[in-house]
Amino acid sequence: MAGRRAQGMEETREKLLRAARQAFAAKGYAAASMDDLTAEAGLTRGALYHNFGDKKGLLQAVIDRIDAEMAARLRVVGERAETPWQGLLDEYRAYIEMAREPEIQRIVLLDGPAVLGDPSTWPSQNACLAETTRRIRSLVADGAIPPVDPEAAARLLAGASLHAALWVAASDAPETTLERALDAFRRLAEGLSRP
Amino acid sequence: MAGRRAQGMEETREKLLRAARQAFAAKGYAAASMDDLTAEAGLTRGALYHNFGDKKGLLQAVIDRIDAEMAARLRVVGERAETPWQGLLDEYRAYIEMAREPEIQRIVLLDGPAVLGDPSTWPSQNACLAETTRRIRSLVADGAIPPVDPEAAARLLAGASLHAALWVAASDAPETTLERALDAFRRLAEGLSRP
DNA sequence: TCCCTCGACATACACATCGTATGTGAATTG
DNA sequence: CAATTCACATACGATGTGTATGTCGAGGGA
Repeated sequence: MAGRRAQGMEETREKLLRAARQAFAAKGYAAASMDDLTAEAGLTRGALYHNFGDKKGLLQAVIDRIDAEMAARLRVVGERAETPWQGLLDEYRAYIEMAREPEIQRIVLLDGPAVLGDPSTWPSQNACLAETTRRIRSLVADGAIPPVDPEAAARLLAGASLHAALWVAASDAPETTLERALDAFRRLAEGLSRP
Repeated sequence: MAGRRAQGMEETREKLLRAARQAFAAKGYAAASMDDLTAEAGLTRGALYHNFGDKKGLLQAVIDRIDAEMAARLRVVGERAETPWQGLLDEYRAYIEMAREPEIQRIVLLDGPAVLGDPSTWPSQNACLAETTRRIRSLVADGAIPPVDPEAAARLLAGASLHAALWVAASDAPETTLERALDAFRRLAEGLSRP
């Protein structure tokens, strides 16, 4: 009742995911050919359609993977901070810096929403967003900041971070621009910590 | 030295822009066929490639048009307010509400960045963003709010608004969600008005 | 007036790509 | 040991983009 090999299947999925991730990042979703990326993985489109359904399914799988990785990185950053509030700020700084990575920016932030629709409707439910929402909720619960809708705040801050990252990435002087963005971001975030 | 008719050219462009706008909004950029939308306008792809170069050029033209309309609407809203600060808040509220319109959301906010790259690199230079940047700059100049980098602030708030709009649009209870988003947005914006 | 060029648009073609339908060989099961 | 099933490959049809070429009407010079 099993296929050619027991662990071969998982390995095939991995190879396809790796190839797709690289192709999508390098050329963008639309310009990435499924023939090319499967060949790169030493397979054909047959394996791809069998494992992921269609091109959108593959993109979804790639995004789920990246999103999980991002959430894990954020969690580490947040827990390393001295205070919960500083943890939140650190997380967003990390988010902005991560969003500058071409792979994340191109696949998750640009092509993802265009192809799959708004992230809030994704099955992965944006692990990354869930992480920051959780953190804001606990800040409110601890009385560290005045009451605020955690999900709403997390979404808006995510949007601000994302745009900041795109701006920084497209800038001529990324370092300077990053500082400008982070300063402005702190100002906005402080709106949450005040009554 | 002119073509078939003197004003025919401009009219052709208009017809194509209208058809493209509708097709892009209804089906999304990728799924919109140039054969179909030109036929809808009573023309062929020949006219399209002659006037706009390629499919991306057409999208750019459509976005420029919509962006200009949005900026004009924002300006009206901002000028109607009692105080400059309230004008800014009103502008963003209007922005969030506009971004719920499927035409704007699909074309400008989702497909635009994916196809043309980050908006800050667009030739239209985002008239809409320029408008809010200008307004923040004048608030700072008047001493109404503490010094802040106007462009950075405008970009972050635009990102927050945009995400808020996507969230609201994808929500089951848009009215409720809109209020949650606007509340959170006010909290963030107030970060700018405090030292 | 006549002809020639030029520009706006239409038509025809070459090429790429996606999704599906079908084929194949190995491994499991009874 | 035969039959089934699963993982993947191959073959095919449909669609869509971009380009190369054709056409027709409108001025400008002789």
